[in-house]
Amino acid sequence: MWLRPSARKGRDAPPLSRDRIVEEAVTLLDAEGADRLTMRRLAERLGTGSTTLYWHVKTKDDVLDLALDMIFAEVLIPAESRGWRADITALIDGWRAVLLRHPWSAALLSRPMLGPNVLARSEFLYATLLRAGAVEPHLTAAAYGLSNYVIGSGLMQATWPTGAGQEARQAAQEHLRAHRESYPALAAHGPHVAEADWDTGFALGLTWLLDGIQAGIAGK
Amino acid sequence: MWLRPSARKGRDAPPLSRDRIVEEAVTLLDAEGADRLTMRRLAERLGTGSTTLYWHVKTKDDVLDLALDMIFAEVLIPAESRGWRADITALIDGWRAVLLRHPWSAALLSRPMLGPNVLARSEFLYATLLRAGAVEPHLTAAAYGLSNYVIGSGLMQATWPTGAGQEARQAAQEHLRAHRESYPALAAHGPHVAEADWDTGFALGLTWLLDGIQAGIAGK
DNA sequence: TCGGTCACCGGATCATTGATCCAGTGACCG
DNA sequence: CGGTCACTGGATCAATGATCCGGTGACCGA
Repeated sequence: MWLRPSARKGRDAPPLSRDRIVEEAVTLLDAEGADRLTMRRLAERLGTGSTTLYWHVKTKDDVLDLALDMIFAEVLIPAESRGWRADITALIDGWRAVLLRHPWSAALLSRPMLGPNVLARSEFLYATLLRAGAVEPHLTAAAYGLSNYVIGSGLMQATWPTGAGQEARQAAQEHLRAHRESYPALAAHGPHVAEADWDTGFALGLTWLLDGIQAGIAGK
Repeated sequence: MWLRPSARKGRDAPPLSRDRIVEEAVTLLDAEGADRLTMRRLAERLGTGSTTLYWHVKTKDDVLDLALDMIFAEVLIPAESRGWRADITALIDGWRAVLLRHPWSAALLSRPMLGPNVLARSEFLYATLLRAGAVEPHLTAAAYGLSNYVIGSGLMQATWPTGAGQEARQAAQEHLRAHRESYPALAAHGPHVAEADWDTGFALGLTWLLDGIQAGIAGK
């Protein structure tokens, strides 16, 4: 009784808020991946009981949605314009970097992304394309093409077991080599060969898309 | 005792095999979505105990991996060539159609796809590009660009609450309209406006990618 | 100063689910 | 005919998302 802790549980825990929960969720996701995130583990890290989290958040999915939106804040929106191609390239590159920095996000991409940060990036994309002179149907096609391309790339690369999943990666290569005669082209030129060139490949594809968009604008 | 069922449980159940399990898993996924798939429910549909499934399959994830690979068998690989652009277009369009026909697949795209059906399609893609004359780094960029583009598109469109999720879709539109002043370009030209033109947009983006690939081949 | 409200917290508990233990069971073989 | 072996499933376990309900203390108006 005399020694009853004056403040909260932890040493200096700031007073638990929705933001703090999401923040901790992101670091937990970064550290251990999507399937290791449970409400109990999250609560423990925050120095509270798992029940308490439900006061600030309705369901676990909410935490995931919020975490997903939070990392999109890291994608910085070009302040001053250097031309639409440069602006869009910067945005898309930043977007991709975030997806790769938080590989768990790939698994969450299948839920509707309507958070403010995501919307702000989409807004910038649309606005830039409009300013560049894009009109329908090229406008929508451009916006979607670019988004889909980044998302697909991020998903693909985050999925592919590089770095961390050494044994899984080994297994995959082994798998391909074992079926070499079934997939000759794949075995000879597949992802495991030119493995480090994700960046080059991504940049090339992006160029193609931008060229197509530019041609569409000019030709209109 | 006298009336002991001669065959198995159900009327005419064929003798439960891994294939039958996966097949039923796909129809269950099609009918109710990814989160309604549990081993118990799956077993019940098959007229067996849930335990039995584990004799044919190691984990639930195996079922998901197998189901994902199974639907890729629906993507038909062009038998005789009509030129590399046409061939690739056919493959990619088929691929996209499958992703949209089985929306649950979007959520599973984040796991490594190494099943035979997936690999066979990748093989065809690489082989076609090689035959068209693509060389590195354009080869990898092309293969990845195309794959990423379909995957992203499928994910995006399957995610976006169309048709089925009426209320969710309404909510999303409402959400955008409510923040109209924050996202002017998005509100004016966003996805909810030109909503039906997924196909056109997809085709346009695909054209851009193919044009870029073609230019890369020619210029080499 | 006092009583009460209310934002916030958490132990106990429930239902669901993936997975395993172990005891069958019957077809087939030598 | 005895035994092996592919196959089945009831009971059970541990983990997890979520809820019930009883605290607790800061603050506020009287």
